[in-house]
Amino acid sequence: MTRPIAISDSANFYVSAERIFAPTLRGVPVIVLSNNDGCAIARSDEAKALGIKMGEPLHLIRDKVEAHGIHVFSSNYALYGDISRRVVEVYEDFSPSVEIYSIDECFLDFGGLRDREAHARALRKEVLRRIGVPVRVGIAPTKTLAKCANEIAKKNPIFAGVLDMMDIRISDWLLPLVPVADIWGVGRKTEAKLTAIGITTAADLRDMPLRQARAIGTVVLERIVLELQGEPCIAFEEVEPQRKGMAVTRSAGTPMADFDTLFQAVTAHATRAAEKLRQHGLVAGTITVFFHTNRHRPDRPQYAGSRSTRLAPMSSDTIDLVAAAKRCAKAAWPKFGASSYGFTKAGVLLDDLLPYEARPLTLFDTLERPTALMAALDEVNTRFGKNTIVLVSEGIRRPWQLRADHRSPRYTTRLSDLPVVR
DNA sequence: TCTGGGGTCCTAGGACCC
DNA sequence: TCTGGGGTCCTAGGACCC
Repeated sequence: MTRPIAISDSANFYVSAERIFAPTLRGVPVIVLSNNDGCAIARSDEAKALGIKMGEPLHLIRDKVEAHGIHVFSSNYALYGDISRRVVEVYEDFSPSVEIYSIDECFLDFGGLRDREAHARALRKEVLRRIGVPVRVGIAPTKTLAKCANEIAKKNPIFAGVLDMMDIRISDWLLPLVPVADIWGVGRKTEAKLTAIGITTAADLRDMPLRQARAIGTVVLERIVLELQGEPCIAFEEVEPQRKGMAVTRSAGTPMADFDTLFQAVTAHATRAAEKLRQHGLVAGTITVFFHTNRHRPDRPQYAGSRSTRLAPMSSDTIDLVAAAKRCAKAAWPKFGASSYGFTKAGVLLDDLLPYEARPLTLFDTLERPTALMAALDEVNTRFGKNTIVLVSEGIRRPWQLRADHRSPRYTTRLSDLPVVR
């Protein structure tokens, strides 16, 4: 028999994380906003019941928020990241092999267990007891089927958060009830194509001819069909694969109208990107800078600029990256009429990443800036707080900085954010 | 008028995920 | 007035090579 794979995911993870520190918000509608307080990206069950959609802009649901007293949080990634790490620690007590799939989902090796369902229920109980967030578990011979089981458990309270679909009779019974759009890897476009030829459920898709699946959705869809049949095509990856690229992109709080302001934002993004590289022990070979106007306002003049350049030698040095980013930003800046544009988003992308030790050395390698400088910078900014030391080209006023009017305290990662009890 | 065949590598864009 | 951010994988087509 194929080895059982479980997927455990947290219900409305960001909302659940906020509720750990605000227990009075259990049972009441809560949403968490995207960066810049733009859209609702997590909703409690109560908020979903009020018709708040995933990704809905806050300014379109303001009335609803006020009428129903929906509690609103800005996103607090420092908190969610830390809670996520703690949840994974519990998972590791329940499985010899854990693959972190996203901030709120892990695949677990559930092989060799006498009673998988009891094990999953014990895991749920322990995560709730130690961390305080509810999770759901789906178990199946393949990742795609496990995701299906998880989805079914999510939608049907009768399963009480755990569904084991290792038995083929269970999936034969349940897959006809799963809409094709709910399958992992089937998005809007593929759903439309499948519906057009009468394939509307997971069971229909499972029974589709492989050749036809490939013709409609390339090998990606063909693999999904095989996975639904119980044949594993998507490997369990316990060790994190070497990542290929890295991005830091942000909307601006207020539109950026001149080069200096844009370059301040680009400096901040490149600085953050360099920090992330160093945290991961990587260097980058290519940097791209992009920026564009507000695409939701076609009535206004539109411009999108983007430029890439090689980093030679490959680097994770803030000063190198900012210098290269400046060249890109200048090259991409509009040649005329610049003052008529308001740039609302800018970003820095890094590609061709390699571990620092594996970077190709150049003839002039010994002339490179010593890494001690960046190490000192990181240490100061860790010990005394973000942005204690920045490049001056980042500016002081930061007019591009985004909004976060409803951010909760970083309870688990900032001592100074803890409430003082007298 | 006629003008090979087969391979690799790279990139841009599409689709999808959370 | 106000619409997120950070990833992955796949394919087609062009450039280039012999």
